[in-house]
Amino acid sequence: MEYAPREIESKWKAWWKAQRTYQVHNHSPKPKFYILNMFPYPSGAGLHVGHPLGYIASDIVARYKRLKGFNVLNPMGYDSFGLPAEQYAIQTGIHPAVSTEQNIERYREQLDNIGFCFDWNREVRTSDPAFYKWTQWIFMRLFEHYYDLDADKALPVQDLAARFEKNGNYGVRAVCDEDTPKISAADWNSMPEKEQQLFLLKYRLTFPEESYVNWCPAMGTVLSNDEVKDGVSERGGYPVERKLMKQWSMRITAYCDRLLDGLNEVDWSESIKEQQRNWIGRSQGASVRFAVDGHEGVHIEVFTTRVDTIYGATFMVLAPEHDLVPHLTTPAQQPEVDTYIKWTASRSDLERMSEVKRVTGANTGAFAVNPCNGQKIPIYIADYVLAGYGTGAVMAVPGGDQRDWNFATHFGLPIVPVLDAQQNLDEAADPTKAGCYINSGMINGMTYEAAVPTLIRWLEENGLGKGKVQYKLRNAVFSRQRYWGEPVPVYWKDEVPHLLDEKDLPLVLPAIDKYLPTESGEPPLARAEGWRYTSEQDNAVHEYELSTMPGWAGSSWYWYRYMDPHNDGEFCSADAVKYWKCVDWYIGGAEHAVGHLLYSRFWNHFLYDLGLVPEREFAKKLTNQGMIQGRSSLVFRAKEHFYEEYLWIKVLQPYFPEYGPMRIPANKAEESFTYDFAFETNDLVVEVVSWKQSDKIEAIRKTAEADGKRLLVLFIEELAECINEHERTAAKISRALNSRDRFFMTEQGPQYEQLFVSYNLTAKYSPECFSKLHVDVSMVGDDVLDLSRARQLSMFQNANFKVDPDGKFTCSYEVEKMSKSKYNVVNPDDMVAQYGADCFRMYEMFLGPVEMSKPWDTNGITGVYGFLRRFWGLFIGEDGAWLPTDEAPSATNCAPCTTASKK
RNA sequence: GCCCGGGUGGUGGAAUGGUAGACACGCAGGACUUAAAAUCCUGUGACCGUUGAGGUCGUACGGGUUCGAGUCCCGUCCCGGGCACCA
Repeated sequence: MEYAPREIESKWKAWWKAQRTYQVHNHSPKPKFYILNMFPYPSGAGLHVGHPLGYIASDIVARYKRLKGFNVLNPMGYDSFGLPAEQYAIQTGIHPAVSTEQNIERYREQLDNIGFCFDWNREVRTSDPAFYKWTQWIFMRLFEHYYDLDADKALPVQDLAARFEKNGNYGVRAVCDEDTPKISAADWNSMPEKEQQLFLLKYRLTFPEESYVNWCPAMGTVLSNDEVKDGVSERGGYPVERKLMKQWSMRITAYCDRLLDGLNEVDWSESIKEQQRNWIGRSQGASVRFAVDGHEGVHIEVFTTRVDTIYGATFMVLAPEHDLVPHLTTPAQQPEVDTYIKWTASRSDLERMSEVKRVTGANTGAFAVNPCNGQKIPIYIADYVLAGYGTGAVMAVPGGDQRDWNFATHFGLPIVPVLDAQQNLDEAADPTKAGCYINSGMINGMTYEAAVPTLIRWLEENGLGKGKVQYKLRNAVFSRQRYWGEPVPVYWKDEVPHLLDEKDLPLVLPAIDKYLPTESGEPPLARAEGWRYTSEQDNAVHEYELSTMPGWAGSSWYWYRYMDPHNDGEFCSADAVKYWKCVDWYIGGAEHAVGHLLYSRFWNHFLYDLGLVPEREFAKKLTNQGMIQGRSSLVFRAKEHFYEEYLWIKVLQPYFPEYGPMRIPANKAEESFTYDFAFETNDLVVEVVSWKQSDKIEAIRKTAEADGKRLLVLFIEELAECINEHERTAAKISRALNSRDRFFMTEQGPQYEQLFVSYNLTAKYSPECFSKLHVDVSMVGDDVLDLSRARQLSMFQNANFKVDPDGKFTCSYEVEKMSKSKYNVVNPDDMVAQYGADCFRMYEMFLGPVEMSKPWDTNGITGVYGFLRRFWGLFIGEDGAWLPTDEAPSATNCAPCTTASKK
């Protein structure tokens, strides 16, 4: 009996369903194993063969582990809030929930087709109120907590308030806003209730804050740092500008150290861990206060990672935006400084990035005093110092830092060596830490290891500075001015945010008439009529927060929901989480390296602090599956240049040797040459042009008349039509040569407008003869285009094809991202229909290591299909009988095996 | 510029420091067929040689360690990804 995958697979799928084979229970004597795929955003395009790669890999592991006696959790769900559904809603008016639901159905069908062992009973959707109720619940817990540095964990804000009441914030070591003042108990107790609440916001782990954000006007929303790449939005590539707005923010910076340390206990790829380390950007150094000469009580604070080089600081540089710049600038330098500030303000981020090497700056005329040796050093401003990083000021050590060196060289400032191991300081800075210090006062003769603690101790004792750790990571903006996201469970009363009563969760998205901002620029939720909160606290009606949560909110904790997906009383029961604990093996794309994976770790650490989850790190092992790239097929469309080359190679040279040498344009840009072709021994000139370009035809006709030349106009459309009939074209030229008429042009309108040339024939022509166009790969087999089907497409209407001698039209190919726009998408449904799910899955695994990116090639699947058929044939006879027996192998049927193994 | 990965036939890719190129695609030849498709068999790194012969060279390039290197070390080049006036 032939291998018939469709029958086999439908039989077993029905069996699994009837038997509930893959239903997973939370109570089992077996050891647990939790394998998880990053859940997909259900896009309208459906799945292509690249998407299921990770699912197939994890499905195999899940089945293997199950056979090995584990209770395996292998769930699937949808990250179903997102911008595309909202954009679609703006265009069509269809509620995002409706289109999302449809997309999910499609995804489900496609996933079912592949035969996964997901327990669909545990499916989650982030846009389901029953799910986002708990996203809101976690948000509320974040609001209610602050990060205590002594306990090194999150603690209730209530306790903090109690401490303020007794001692103010003097004894409190907690993560808070930079500008938080020191207050006494008396200060606190004398504050009105509102002031107290506003003060507490400086500590809460999520809080509204007026700050500069990445505002994307085209999308009408703010974006977080990881959603911005090179000054434009990662999705869509729209420009992003800095704008001051009141936004909810997540105090992820409180967890910097723990996020960094946690990386050491997880089995993730080094590159992902490194990316997270870079993103967190911890630098250990010291902050040092420099007095300003002649300004009593004014000092400039700098952060440096090389406090050991402080004696080599020969000048100081402030960011142009630095607060002190107006106060310090001397009258003489005022014009220069003003001009410079004006100039820097006019430059965009992109300009600044592209001109990194240019040294610019201005002297303020003021002097700072080096606290270690009392030396006066000039203060400059320059835009290589970033206002947003550190204190916006640096002590410049040109001997050790290349940017400082460039600046010093440009402005003729002194460069002083501080280590005897530094070399060639007249050519470049030398950042070495080797050798012993020279020119360095109290640390002369010391090594780096000894010098740093010595200096820091001295600075601390004299109140001039202290050891400090600084991070690049900023707090995460948590508000989006969009509709299709979780509403923030907050109402506003007297400009103070308050949490909803827990029993009012979930706060469900209200209906609105249009999915756009209001005329006054408020977020879409402002359109919801009568959407107000009645608080039981004061029996008054209040405005809700109008922004929604970002895409990463729901995905920052969803793996817990799978453990207990139907629980209405908790995000996940203590029992369930005690059993499943955490994800043993997480699989997903490397593009989530710093977004999802960092925010998730942050939330998990927080939930851990609250004792709600048992593990600090939620994913013990992480595998990043590689992309499956598309193999795009490209067809070559002839451009005008092609017809000229064609005419020369195929017609003029072979048919008119007696008229040579003819002139052809060596270079199209050569203005002196007027005509495409001109016969030397005849007054005929030939022009190749599209019949649509009547202006050009008229112009060339006038030129020819003035030159006394006779003109033959060949339409590229007529050449396209008779591209394989060189004689016909030759005859046309012949007639013109032998005639006395002054002007020749075909009267009849052309049938064809385009010519496509088989790839095999393009090598003879120069590359600029063609434009390459993507053609749908489903019409191409073995790089040969199915012409009868292709002619149906609009791109091939009125097109002629120049085919190979054997009548085939070949395409070239390129490996690139699989996407609709490149027409290279391969649908897993088609593969399953033709070869069966087993074959499809096996081929995906056969392509190469899961972590690697590799191109999809449908041709190759036949090899796996053949293997499966032969394998099936070994066990099932033609009549459907089971072939293997328990008999001992005889010599005859053993012989082939022996031969084979000898080979 | 810095930090991670990589570089092996026409292609995807195999090879605990021990016969490089498994397996598959593609290609070539053959069988079956009126023919094609499908299927099956054989061959397939390059070069030289050939009768049923063997040999030389080959894992980006240049060195090194080793009895032995695709694999380990040093340097160079190239490709992919990430970060980037981050003090």
